[in-house]
Amino acid sequence: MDRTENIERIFQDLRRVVHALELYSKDVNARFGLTAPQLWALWELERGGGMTLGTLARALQLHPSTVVGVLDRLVDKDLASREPDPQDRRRIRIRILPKGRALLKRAPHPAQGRLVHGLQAMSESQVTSLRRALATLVRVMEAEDLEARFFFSED
Amino acid sequence: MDRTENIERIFQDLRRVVHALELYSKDVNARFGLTAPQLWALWELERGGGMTLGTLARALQLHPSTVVGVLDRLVDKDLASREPDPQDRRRIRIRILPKGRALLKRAPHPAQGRLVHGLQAMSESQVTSLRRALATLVRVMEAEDLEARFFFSED
DNA sequence: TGATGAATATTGGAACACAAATGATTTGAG
DNA sequence: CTCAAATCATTTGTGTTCCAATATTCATCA
Repeated sequence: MDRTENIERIFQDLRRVVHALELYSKDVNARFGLTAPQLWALWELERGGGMTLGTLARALQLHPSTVVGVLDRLVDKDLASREPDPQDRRRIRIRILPKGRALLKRAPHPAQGRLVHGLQAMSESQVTSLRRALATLVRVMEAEDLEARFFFSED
Repeated sequence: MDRTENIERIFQDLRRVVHALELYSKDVNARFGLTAPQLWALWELERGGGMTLGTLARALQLHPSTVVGVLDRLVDKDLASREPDPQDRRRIRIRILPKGRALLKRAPHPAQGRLVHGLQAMSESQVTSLRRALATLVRVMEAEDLEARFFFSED
């Protein structure tokens, strides 16, 4: 198999992994009434204690405006709360509520599920080589992203 | 590094790869006026000749209802056309238009771009091991997906 | 002090993605 | 041949994601 073909398949497979993750999110939603991003946000809230929207967004690696919507839905379901921060009134204090904590106990580990099962079915050395290869890939892709942003800002 | 940590990092890295692909889609959009899914669809239309919406959806591995919107935008831009199929009037015939063909010549290879550059910066053996690991992962995840669907349909 | 600038959350707009329901058409079984 | 079932594209509704623009609040420094 030549290099081009390798790349072609990797691309297809990445797409399928993403696709499987999305389908998993739908399954979770059907069983627990909240999607994978919502579940993940809840999990970060449990881990991180009281957070602001900004810190939550950074923890999730999402744009703040995205997290607003996710949080809206968590609050609607009484799984989390939004309170004004008395110290800094630009901020809000986000907290997980008892109902959210209870849900976390019976829900799968956030956003993993099927992926974790997939990885667990692989040999230790395969998992390690996947991790190494992905890490390299991410490093190069993110470096390119910086270059691109620099390039465009120079217009 | 233990297994759990490996899995955790793989998950994070996959997320970052997906994120980089999304940002890449925005870049493409800024430069060529169409997003990565649109570009990819156009590329499939060039490859596949006259297609129906269903075959295009299968080629893109997307839900038909998703492709309706993507195609709408391509037609709006005069890059593709929608015609009724005289043989089977349930179907439509989708074709790439000259303007779409011209755009494909100067646009990057669909949906790849940054990912391809990333992979090209890696050694041959790393690319191969990544491909193998991803293929295994996909196989297991999609097998689980089938099981889940079976499980839910048995309710 | 008082104005300017930075930080924070939010809104609005566009695109993508799915499932479920709909309407039109074709196919197939009796 | 006829009517029920399957197929095909689409619409509707929900959710995720980004960016750009906005309002509010805080911090800095002249």
